Amino acid sequence: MASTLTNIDSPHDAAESLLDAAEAEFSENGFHGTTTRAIAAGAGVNAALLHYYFGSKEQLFARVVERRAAEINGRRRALLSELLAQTAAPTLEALLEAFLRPTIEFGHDATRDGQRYARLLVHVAAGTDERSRRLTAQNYNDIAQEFIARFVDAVPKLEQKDAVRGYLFTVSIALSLMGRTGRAGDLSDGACHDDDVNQAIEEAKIFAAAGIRALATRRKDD
Amino acid sequence: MASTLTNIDSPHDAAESLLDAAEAEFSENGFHGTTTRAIAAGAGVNAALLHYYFGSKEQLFARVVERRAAEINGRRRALLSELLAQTAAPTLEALLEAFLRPTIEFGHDATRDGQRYARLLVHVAAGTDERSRRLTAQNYNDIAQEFIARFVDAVPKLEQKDAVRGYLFTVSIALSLMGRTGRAGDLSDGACHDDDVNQAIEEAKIFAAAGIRALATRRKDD
DNA sequence: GCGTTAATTAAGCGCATGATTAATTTTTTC
DNA sequence: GAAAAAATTAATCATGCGCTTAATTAACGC
Repeated sequence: MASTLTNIDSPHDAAESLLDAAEAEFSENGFHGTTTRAIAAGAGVNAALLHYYFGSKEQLFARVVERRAAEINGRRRALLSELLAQTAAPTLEALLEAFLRPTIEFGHDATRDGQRYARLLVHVAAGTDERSRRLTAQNYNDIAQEFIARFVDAVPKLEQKDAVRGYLFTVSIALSLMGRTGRAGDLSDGACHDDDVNQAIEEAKIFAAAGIRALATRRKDD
Repeated sequence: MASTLTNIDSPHDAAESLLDAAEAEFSENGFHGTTTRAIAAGAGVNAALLHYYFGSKEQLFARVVERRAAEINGRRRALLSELLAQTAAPTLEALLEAFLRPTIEFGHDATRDGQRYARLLVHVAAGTDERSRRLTAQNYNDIAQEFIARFVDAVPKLEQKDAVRGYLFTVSIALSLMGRTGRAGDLSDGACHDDDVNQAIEEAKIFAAAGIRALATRRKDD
């Protein structure tokens, strides 16, 4: 039985099936809560192939994170390039749009993949353990520096350290939208929810832009 | 079966040692990454006592979270009461102070294992898994509703759903400060760090207050 | 076709896991 | 001070873990 259910047309080989299944499992149960056997079963693949292709559970996890980070950051850079082609001095709102839309939009993707990526990202970006910190730095420090520099250019009186703080706050509110745990609905009897992508992005932009500007204009005499 | 009569007023050394050791282990490695044996070893106690006192690893985890949540939310309510005794209509900044200071301050307190509590809180409050969502709702929904109601009172034109969103964003930026992963220092060559408690609280207040006010005053005709 | 390599498989190794048991020590109670 | 209850112990269970191995099958260059 060469191929059971996987169509031969799509380049969905064992390694990619493992990546997909790993993303699903890791995003639901975290690194330690996920077993290599569950990943292999989810991929419909022999358990030994996981180590054959990726060496270890640890390396597979890193690959899963890298794959999506490259995709998202690529889209961020594309939007940023478009923006800079239009105007040499984009507004803070436009920068936040380019930064936030790829993640939040992808996280709200109707296909189950979006939700999986979103929760995996929350797991890694919010995690305080050594592995999460390492992967976050490796995959997101460059893009962070690019946008932080643009924030400084776009907002008068915004110092570097305030731009860093504002960036980190912005990331954290984006993560809170991407988790989609239903807590907003719980706290508002359904009046506030996370279903509308554009509204979510808009709210994050409004909040983050006002916050960053406030960091720039606060009194500096303390 | 489970210790029905073991009321916790008596100085149960072993039980409390287990709670402390569990907090340390869980905060460092998460639920799945922590072993009951490591907890028992950290507490200097026989491994079977964990199940004797708490029934299961799961219930112990819940107790660890509850213990600190009760402490923090108690301090929040005390500060809120003080505030309301002074003025019937406190400002948003004053409300944010009462809400943020207990957590952020406790998270920065090295002498009381604040770092451990902080990371445990990040783990639970940012987690998207079912256990994290359940514990967050159980331990923080009441305090959330109390402050959300005050936000609505304090900010003109702030609708309930925007207050909920603003509250959740505020929590997320507080969590990003509490994790203390050192990322701020990495991104700024040390210029931006998480060491100064009062500065951290101030930055969170400035950012959150501006963000919430911006949510209230945005055009509602879209 | 053959030889070589890559891909895949079933089986299992060594060990750690959460939890349980039954026996023993300590504490409480009267 | 003995009986009862609570606390603590060592030993162990059944299971699942990440990972490895050795053998088998499929793919490819020539």
